[in-house]
Amino acid sequence: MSRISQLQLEQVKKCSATFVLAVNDTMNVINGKWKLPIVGSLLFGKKRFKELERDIPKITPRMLSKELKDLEMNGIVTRTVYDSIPVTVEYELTKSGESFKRVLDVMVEWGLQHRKSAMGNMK
Amino acid sequence: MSRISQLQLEQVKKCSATFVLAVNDTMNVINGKWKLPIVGSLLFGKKRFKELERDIPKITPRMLSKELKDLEMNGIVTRTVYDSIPVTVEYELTKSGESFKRVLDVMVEWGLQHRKSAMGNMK
DNA sequence: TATAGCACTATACTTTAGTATAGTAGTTAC
DNA sequence: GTAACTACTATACTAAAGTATAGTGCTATA
Repeated sequence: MSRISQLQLEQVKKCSATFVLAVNDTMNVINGKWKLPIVGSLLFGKKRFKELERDIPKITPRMLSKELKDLEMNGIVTRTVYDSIPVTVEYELTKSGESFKRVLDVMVEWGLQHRKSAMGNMK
Repeated sequence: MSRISQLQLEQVKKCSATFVLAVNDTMNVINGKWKLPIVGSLLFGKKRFKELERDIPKITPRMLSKELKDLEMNGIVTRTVYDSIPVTVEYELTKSGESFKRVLDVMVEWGLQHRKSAMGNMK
């Protein structure tokens, strides 16, 4: 009936399950309206809360705070509190966070190509 | 005051605006709960509506129909109606849609690496 | 004393996304 | 005639995501 054995099928299943997990992890960095702008801004260097707020138009402090917590939990961003007066807090990408640039790069690349070929199909 | 000229600043802005558009285009393929599963399934070859429904656990026909329309509009998927009896409809990835595999690949790659380094940080 | 800056939090609300359930219109098989 | 298959659509609902607005506790400056 089938060309592949039961064992092979199990292996394929395990493999694709791992892939799904990996893709989901990636999605956690980019889902929602504000995560990509935040990561994008932090790719230019560490920033304070207010700096990010000014960098990202229309974001509310509630959303910024929420998404930063999320990114911190997912190991994308670190939060450092300095006991200066008043306190300053710095947000910085982790190594994983920085390496996300590679993903962004292919997203840009694909997006540009897709735009080009979509234009081609309209003519 | 600043190290770069006004002209240079304008160029940077234009460039980053293009990048934002490109990334947004990419996001349109992957946002929501069901687009990635659909594209993922179609990467294994063209499928009929019911086949996709069976392939993707828990998806409702409403969502499948909606997301397929969305993907069609965005030039990721083509819809072909055959006037057999009863009608059969086939969904297939466009060239752009197929090339999206590259993006998925780096997403998997990054996700796997991120998982590894996150584990490392826990120990 | 008033105003402003920093780094948020709280509450209430609206909007968007997704679900549940049923139904349409055709054909084929029992 | 009734059940099942295909490819959906319609309506009503819930859940999740995001917004608006105000407020906290601190300090520094005018």
